[in-house]
Amino acid sequence: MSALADKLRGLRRQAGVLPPAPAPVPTPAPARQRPALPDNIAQLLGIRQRVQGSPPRRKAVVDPASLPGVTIAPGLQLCEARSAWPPAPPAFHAGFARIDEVIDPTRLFLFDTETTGLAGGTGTRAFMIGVGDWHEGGFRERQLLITTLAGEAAMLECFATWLRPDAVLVSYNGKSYDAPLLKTRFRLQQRTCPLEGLAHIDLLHPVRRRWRGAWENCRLATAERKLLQVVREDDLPGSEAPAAWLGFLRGGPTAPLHQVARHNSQDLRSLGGILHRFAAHDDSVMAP
DNA sequence: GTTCCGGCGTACTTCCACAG
DNA sequence: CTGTGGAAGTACGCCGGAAC
Repeated sequence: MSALADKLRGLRRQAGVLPPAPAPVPTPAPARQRPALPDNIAQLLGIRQRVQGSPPRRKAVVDPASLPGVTIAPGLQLCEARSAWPPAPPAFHAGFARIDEVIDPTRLFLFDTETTGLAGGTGTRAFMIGVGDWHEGGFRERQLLITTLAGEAAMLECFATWLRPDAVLVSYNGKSYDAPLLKTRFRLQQRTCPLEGLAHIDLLHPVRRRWRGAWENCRLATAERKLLQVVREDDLPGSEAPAAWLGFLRGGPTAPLHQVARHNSQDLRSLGGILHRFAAHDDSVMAP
């Protein structure tokens, strides 16, 4: 037993865990005092703990006017915009997406998320959901951005109210990425996912079927450049979006959030443009 | 009648590309 | 880095026709 105990003590020392008190001395515990964390755990949580002796960290004050959009709930911003481009597609048969149905454009619900990473699973969350549709003669974009972790529930709630029961989802790789991610977030909020059971046009696959081999790859950025002649200027690469938001959460500037919003907005409009090309069935353009 | 072979459809597996 | 859809490849069963 002693050898095992010694080994355990050694392992604890290596891990930096303080040995437990040698004997349970029955001293009256100070009222409601939080137990001290082992050093290594405290280090891991350092981001949330104040360095001893340092002045109390002041809560970062964010000027709401510096954030994108308007505040519609605690920790939740809404940005709305309208544009003439992309034009609304005509009613079209969605055979190109292997959906044997004629789709009325008013049912189309384009969406794209910005997330904290690509790792997937429950650790990744969407901090922005962008939605596009054709409404009252123009292309409408609505973006939900959470500015606190607690804002997520309100964001999902709001997003769910936007979905018509007959909506046809449109995304780029959304069947594999955005939709499962949102489903997980809804599940964690103990809510039924409103995306469940809806038709879904994932444009990645029609694009691949048509231009695989002809283009260097079939990423959205490539598709928008080849098909729509979109050249992004001052665009924040998608891979930098997580850092932009996490940086803001840690008290960083709000400017990168505007860049993320612009990036997401361009994704939505490109999605609309590519969909229009497929829906309009312009063979001269669709040819490789 | 039996065997062999090719064509076809289905089921399954593997691999790749894409999302921030 | 992860999860997913879909393309591509492979295996298998079934069927019909030809050859013996």
